Amino acid sequence: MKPATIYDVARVAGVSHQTVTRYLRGSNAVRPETGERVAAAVEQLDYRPNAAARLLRSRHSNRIGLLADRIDANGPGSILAAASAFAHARGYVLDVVVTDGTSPGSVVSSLQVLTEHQVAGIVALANTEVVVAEIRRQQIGVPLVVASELGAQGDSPSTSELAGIVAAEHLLELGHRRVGYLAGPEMWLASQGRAGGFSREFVRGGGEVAWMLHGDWTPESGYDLWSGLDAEQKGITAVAAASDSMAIGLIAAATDEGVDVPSELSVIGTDDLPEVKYVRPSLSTVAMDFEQEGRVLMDALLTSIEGVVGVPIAAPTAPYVIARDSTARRK
Amino acid sequence: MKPATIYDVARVAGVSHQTVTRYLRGSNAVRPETGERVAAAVEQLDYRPNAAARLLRSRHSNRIGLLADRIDANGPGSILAAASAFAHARGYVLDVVVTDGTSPGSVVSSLQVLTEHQVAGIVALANTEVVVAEIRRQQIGVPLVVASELGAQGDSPSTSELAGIVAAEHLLELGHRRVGYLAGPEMWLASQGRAGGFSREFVRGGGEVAWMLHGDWTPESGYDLWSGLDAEQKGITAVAAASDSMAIGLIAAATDEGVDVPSELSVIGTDDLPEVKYVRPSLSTVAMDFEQEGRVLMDALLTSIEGVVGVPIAAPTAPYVIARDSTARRK
DNA sequence: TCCCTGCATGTTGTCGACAACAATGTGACC
DNA sequence: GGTCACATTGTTGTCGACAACATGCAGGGA
Repeated sequence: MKPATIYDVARVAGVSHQTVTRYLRGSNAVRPETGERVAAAVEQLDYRPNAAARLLRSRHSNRIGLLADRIDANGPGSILAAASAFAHARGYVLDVVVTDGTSPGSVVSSLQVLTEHQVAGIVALANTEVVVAEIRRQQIGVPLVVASELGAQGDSPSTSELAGIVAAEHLLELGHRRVGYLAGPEMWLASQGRAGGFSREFVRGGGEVAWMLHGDWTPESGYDLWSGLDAEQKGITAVAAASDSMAIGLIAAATDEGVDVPSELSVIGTDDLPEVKYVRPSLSTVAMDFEQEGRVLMDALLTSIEGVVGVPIAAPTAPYVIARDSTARRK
Repeated sequence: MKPATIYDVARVAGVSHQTVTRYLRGSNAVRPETGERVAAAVEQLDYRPNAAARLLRSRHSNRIGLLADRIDANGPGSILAAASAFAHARGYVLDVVVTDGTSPGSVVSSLQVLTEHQVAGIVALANTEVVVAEIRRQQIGVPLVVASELGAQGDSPSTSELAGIVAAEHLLELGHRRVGYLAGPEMWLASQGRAGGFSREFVRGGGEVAWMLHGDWTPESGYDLWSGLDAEQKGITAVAAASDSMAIGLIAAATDEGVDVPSELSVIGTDDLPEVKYVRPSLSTVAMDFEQEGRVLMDALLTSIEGVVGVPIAAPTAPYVIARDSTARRK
């Protein structure tokens, strides 16, 4: 029971195979009644074009490679979901390859796999500078969009930086002047962006970042980092964390020591995980629209593949603060 | 700068293109010195096989279709990440299509896209019975593995059921006899499994499930459902929830009403989100190994594609209870 | 010496689609 | 009526790999 080909369709419809192609691609002229005969044959045979044959001849693939590590995390997962839906709507399929983000060799082999599969373009959700550099070094010959670099054109700050900036504004407004910053891993671009945006803005607003420490996004790291601080370091009035997870861990550590949040210590996270509204105290946080980010990424890539500007997609919405109970005015 | 083909390699190596193929496929005899010449040519030209041409002729693709909705959620995300890594290690690439799980039409079109792309097999992370039925109805002609059905062969309970069962055991051990159950959406298979496993086991152990209500996995739904209970319904001593998110929402609602967790109400969740160890009270929960689930899925599919039994993968680890502070012995 | 066998390698055909070019028919216009 | 332009349809070639068949050459046995 082999699938039908255009030749089968042509035979049933009583036309040449080329007429079938013309009808299917919709471009060149086919007489309406001829078209109807072809349509009937397609229907009858349940014809589906063979993507491999089409690709071999025309070299136009409709597959997009997506390179990522850690798609199980909140942000990347949402981005992926949105990107896939967007690609699907435009007739593309996503080839997802999850790399071991720590080894450049893994990135190289993943890129090779994707190019062998003739992807029309590649979206890289690269988390670290090393990976980005490795990707750039490869000559892949197809359009490439790197997530972390998007939106950072020219002088305008990236989404990550904006996330840091609004967190700083929030703490400044509440009167905090001496704070700590709990960053993500040093190598992560998102982490660098948020940390950089925060400290620049906080200092610009007249505050002092007493310390900046790097966790690994997990609540464990937030807990341990707070526990390891000395008395002087704990003498701040607020902490901003680069992820809600770390913020929750830090709050747990502080609470375990008898430090009250928010009366003695304000804490703001980043990500707006669905749960953090319901933990107690509910967590103030910086929300971002990851799905929009995914759509923007795909739109940028498809535009560069197809060479035409499609229906323009709105720019990524700016991150914004959701003030809840874990941050309070400095006493 | 077109990529090299086997003909280019053959010319450089001074052999016929067929010899190149033979060397590359490694099967038929090629004299060692001939092989070396070919290898050198491959290296020099940076030759990469054209997957489309290979597929067109041989009909053996090394792409796996993955159909999913809601990959941004915790479980599916982890499953996807592990499945992708596993597939990659075995030389396959994952084509990911995210469907709108609520509409059968979307499922049909997604399946069509995948079959057009000549995937060698399909993994479906289908959440609802409707979607599973729709998938089964399609004649796709390639091996298919549906996540929710895995491990439920014969009499042995599925992973979802086991998750419900161990939660029931935990509450029974703590002396609870009259409890509520906060299930996921009625249509979700994982939800049905967990709920069914829980109530069967709890009743079998001499307890009574006073009510069973359906949320939508979100903390909001947990909060709202508890708030909407009448006094009699609140007269239970424990609640089991089908997700940690709903459990957290429910705890927030109870706490807001002045009900103390765990002294007046024990709550156990499901999933073991990384954060729930650090919320206060820390959440007792049922942990599952989603990544192993992803590996098992891929292994099952690849086995059925390749027809041979590979290195056997351990069965999914059974879900187990992590007892923390949100559950206590019944007073 | 001759023929047969088996190994190593070369030649031609094929997968299914699209591209380029060729051929037919129709009506308009002179 | 003849010519031309255009609309419509058909024929042949091509993409890059693998498959099937064909060839050449060496060694072994008669």
